[in-house]
Amino acid sequence: MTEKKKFYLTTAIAYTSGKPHIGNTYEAVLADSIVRFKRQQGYDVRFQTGTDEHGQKIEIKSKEAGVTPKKFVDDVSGQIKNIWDLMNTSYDKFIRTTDEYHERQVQKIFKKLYEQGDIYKGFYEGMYCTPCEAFFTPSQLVDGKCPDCGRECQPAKEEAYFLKLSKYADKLIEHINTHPEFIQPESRKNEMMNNFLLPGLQDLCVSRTSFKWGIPVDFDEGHIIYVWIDALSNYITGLGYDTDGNSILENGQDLFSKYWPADLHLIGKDILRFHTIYWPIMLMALGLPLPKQIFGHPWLLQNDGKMSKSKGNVIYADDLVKIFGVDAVRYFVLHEMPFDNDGVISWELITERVNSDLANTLGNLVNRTISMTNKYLFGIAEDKGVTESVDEELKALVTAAPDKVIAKMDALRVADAISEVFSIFKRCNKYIDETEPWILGKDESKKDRLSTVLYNLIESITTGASLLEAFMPETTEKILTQLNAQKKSLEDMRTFGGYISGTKVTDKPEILFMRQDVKDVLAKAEEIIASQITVDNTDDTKESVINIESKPEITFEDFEKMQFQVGEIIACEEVKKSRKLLCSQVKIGSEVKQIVSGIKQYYTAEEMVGKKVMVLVNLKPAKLAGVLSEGMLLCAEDDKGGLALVTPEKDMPAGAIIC
RNA sequence: GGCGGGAUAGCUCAGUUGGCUAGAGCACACGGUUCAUACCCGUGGUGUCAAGGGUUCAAAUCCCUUUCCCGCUACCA
Repeated sequence: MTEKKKFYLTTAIAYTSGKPHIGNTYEAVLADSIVRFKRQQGYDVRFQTGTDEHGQKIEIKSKEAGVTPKKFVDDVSGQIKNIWDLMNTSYDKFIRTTDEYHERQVQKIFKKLYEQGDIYKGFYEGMYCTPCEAFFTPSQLVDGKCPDCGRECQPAKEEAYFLKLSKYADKLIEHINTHPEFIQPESRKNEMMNNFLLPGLQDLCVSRTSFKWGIPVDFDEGHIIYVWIDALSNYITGLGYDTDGNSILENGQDLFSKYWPADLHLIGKDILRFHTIYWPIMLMALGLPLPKQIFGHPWLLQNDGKMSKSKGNVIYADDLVKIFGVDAVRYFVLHEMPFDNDGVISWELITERVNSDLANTLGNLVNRTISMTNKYLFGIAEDKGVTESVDEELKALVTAAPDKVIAKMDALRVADAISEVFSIFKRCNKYIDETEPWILGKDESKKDRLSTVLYNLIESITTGASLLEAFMPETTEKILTQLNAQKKSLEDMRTFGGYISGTKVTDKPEILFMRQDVKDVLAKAEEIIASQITVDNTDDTKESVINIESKPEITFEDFEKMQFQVGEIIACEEVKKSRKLLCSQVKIGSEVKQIVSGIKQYYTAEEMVGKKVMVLVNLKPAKLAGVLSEGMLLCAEDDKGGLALVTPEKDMPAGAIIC
């Protein structure tokens, strides 16, 4: 036997800003089902997951909570790990970006890239356009101005480090074109190509000085390594990668040499850009091979709108598990999630699925099979070889199932793979109807036929249960225990008849999945929602403060340069073909200015009219979506991007100075 | 605005390079059955395959136009 083929799979590392909801948990379960299946196929699997723990958001959150950032992430990371464990995810490695070896290695990676010139120290001065949040090389500037908006670029406030994405862009384009399987689903490939790669990559700013909670650049005090450089590196630091070329061994094993490159990075579709552009370029710069495949999976959404804490309708895995059990929750998220469209979850849907598929089709099948075996055969079904033509159809379907499942899993069609497994159970139910064992049981002369029928059923269920292992490992065990059967290898499933003839099944069949009443479930959900809201109200008072990054101090002269006045909106219309813009005619004194603002999502054109607002009047005019804008309406913005116009507290005439 | 994807049964979706009466699951209704968790099996759709036009012996499938949805991206003075 040759050496086992390796399979290295990673999930994205979960951000430790709070408890993960069912949508986040889905990814870990999906990953788990894939690696469990790979193990079944005989691969030497490495499954890594973990938590991403740095960044300004966490610095702020921990401050609000009144604890150190480290204490904060220790708690949340622990919580995430608990949920992953609860869901029975069989990871080999749970990495934390605050792990010492990781931090040290990220510093070394940063330093190596700096020393070889792929990361360079740059300046914002004359090159960084703050409103565009874009960095430009001198050659990209048009008359020294931002090529996008044509305005002056920001003078230098601070130094920063940049990663030369442009240097590797052509190589990456080439790689993507020659490896169609690299980005999955393939539709995502176009988005990356058309939006980023083909227009030309801008170098990426990879350091920050505005906060402290991160990995410091060890050769330049005050600079913190960009969280994505930090986070993405986990895929190699978790294997003991060392820039020196000598991997750090784990139990004497060089995991990095063995497992890298990753076979699959499983991530949410929202972070595809980081994984298909920045990460491959980092690897190229490090001289390492690229991962074989990156799959940006869709999301699990709630059908009554987005999950939000304040609504109290967030669904958490542990709440679902309390009602339905671990395997039912695993089944639901895996089954309900299509390959490239978002899936939907609700208490009603999961109840329906559990009842229909798990309680009825599967649970009842196992139960009725064992009951009949006990009732008619004292628990022992022997293969007496009394076959009929209907048997062939059953056998053909069952023995063909493993290859069908393998094909679906190879294509990452996990939901379809599960359906293939369930086709076995459905066929079994039909087989019972066709063979009518309760009639055979009444006729002593049909006893051998009856025994054969039940043997065929038990054998089929054994195959089905064994195939279910990747998706619902506990259920597999439960079924096999009740049948007193051995788990089958994929190879053994291809031949019918592995169940040892004459084995005695349990005489006390246990219900695998209880049928749930939708009303009961909803009542329980109500309780959970109520408790969430209580918790959140306390959270809300804590979260009613927003901390933002401080800007450098300005002088009174700087302030005096800006002219603010009260303006009255006398007309307003939507800017056609723009998603966010409204165009207002604003009366300021006797003058009327046209001002374009990105507030369409929050105000209709009609309700804008008549409002008195605060206006920055002497801002240099600019064109937005081709429309001239001669000033700026001041708005307050919350942490979710919600906007509110700032208006005078008492009525003031249009044109009144604001000072 | 740019690029891409989608619109198929009440709901969620399949429909391979255009080819036989357009399918599955769920829900619903009826029938059968009783071993079983009121379960299982069977039967039931006149669906303008978004609309209009074109190519073809043949179009849900290819082309054009229109409408509406979604994703990424830009705009947010």
